[in-house]
Amino acid sequence: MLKISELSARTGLSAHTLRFYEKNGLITASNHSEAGYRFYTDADVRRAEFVKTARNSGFSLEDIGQLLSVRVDKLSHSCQQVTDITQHKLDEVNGKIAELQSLQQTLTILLESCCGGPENATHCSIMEALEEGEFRNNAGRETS
Amino acid sequence: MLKISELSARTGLSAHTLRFYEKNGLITASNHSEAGYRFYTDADVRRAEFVKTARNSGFSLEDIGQLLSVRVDKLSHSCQQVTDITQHKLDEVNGKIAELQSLQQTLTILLESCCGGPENATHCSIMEALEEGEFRNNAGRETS
DNA sequence: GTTGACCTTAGACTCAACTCTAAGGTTTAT
DNA sequence: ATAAACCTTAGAGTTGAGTCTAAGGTCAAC
Repeated sequence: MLKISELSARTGLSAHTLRFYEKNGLITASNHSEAGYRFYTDADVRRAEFVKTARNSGFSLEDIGQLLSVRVDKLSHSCQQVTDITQHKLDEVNGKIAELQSLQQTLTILLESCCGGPENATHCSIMEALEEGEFRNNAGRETS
Repeated sequence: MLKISELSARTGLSAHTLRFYEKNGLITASNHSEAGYRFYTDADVRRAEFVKTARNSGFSLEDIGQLLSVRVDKLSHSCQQVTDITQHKLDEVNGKIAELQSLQQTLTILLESCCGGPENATHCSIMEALEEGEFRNNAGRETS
């Protein structure tokens, strides 16, 4: 049975974050002292560690909530449900990477066009390019 | 002289956004009607378009503020100042891409390990991997 | 028997870039 | 002269994932 600060030390999640996760239904303390102190069982610790791993794998707290409901009742959930969540997250990540790569290209082109020297910016080609607005890549903007 | 809705139509930025940008010092209407309606000159329009292009190039509103101060007084600013802003943004983008690629790899490995079928999740290898927590990539978390 | 470290709660604040609302004033077309 | 379409402001709400504060209760050690 661990107190919240001990679980915090074990998981690297702050006590604040642990309470926040509790408020969001992700973790609970199975036991409480008379005064209301949280006491975490081994199972609680494993659940908290699962949450942390999932978070580090890029899942949102909402995703993690779904993964946890699979976790507590594996018999009623299929592998497909799990891969759906994972695939959806991967699609999201791939989309963001594509956006950022387009941005990366834009910025690289801008940087390559400019001397970067100490001369004044009267003829700076980055400024000119932004002034023209011709190379629009619309990165980061939802187009749908 | 354009009214705000007309500038909105020209730039694709909503009137709300244009007012918001004004509040943040990015754009202004050079003229106003007696009743206080904003009227934008050609120079205002060019400035708004500059802002839009910069935003589409991934610059934050704060970055754009800096770019605009170069823009209004190019003689007192150097190309280097402009490339510094741009390089800084590129570094940021590269960092995010690296994070996301690490995430992408994690998710891909997870997906490859699981059958994704209709069988129940009792032996789902994604769930097992999250349970183990061994493959930690800590994507998206500041480590510094 | 008190100091200091810990715990509790509810709720406000942070970041960025909007987005929207309320409540009202103006302009234009009929 | 009145309705529709536009404009104004101040300020609140959104998103996600925390982070922090205030005000107080509890526990262990000395």
